[in-house]
Amino acid sequence: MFQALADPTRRGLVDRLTRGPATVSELAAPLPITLAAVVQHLQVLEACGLVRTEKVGRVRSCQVDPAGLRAAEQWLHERRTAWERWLDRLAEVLDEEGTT
Amino acid sequence: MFQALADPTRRGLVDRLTRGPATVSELAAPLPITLAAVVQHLQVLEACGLVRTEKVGRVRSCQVDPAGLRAAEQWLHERRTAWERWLDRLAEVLDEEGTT
DNA sequence: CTCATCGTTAAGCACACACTTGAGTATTCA
DNA sequence: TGAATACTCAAGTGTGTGCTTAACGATGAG
Repeated sequence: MFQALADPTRRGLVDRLTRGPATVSELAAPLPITLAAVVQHLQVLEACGLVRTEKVGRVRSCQVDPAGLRAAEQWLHERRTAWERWLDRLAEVLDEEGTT
Repeated sequence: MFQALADPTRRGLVDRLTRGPATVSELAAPLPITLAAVVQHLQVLEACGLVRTEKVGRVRSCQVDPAGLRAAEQWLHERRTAWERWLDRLAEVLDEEGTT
């Protein structure tokens, strides 16, 4: 999941898709890479639940899956708040020692 | 930054550090890899602002930098909410069409 | 001073990853 | 039906990444 977001091209694709759904060709058009490469990136994004795609006729339309983003967001949030709680506890202990 | 979080070992290090600061040796102890490898991971984490370290004597102590985690968290949050706003606008338009 | 401890650095290796090319499939349109 | 469109798939290539080993530097203990 973070593996998927590690690549700047894939983050760009996610970014583009948050501004509305798009087809594979539309996603590939502004990029300096092959359409095949874009398809591979989309496979990675879909495999880890960041993007959902659906094929209608010969066109595949793609959109963001907010659940995926939320999962990554939550991981970071948990770690960050856990550490901030640790700092708070530390402050408490220091206060006690100061007043003792 | 997401690049740094892409590696499971590095996510493990962050996870460990959220439970309190630790030295390089302490971080390396439970891991099946060399101390040198851990040092390299820490360099990556520090370079992108996820971890802060300080050398006291011959011991280096490491702790999480919450600002780094918050930055990544925010990127995801912005993308997710942007997409959810898009969905809301879509719902509005559909409602209007339905009532027209 | 000597020696163990804790970390640092460099070199090298194996594998993974992003990308391309080229050929192929399925769908739409004239 | 024939041609164009919109992907899809497989194979190959070059670069990056994670890891190890090995040699080294710096600090603290006896």
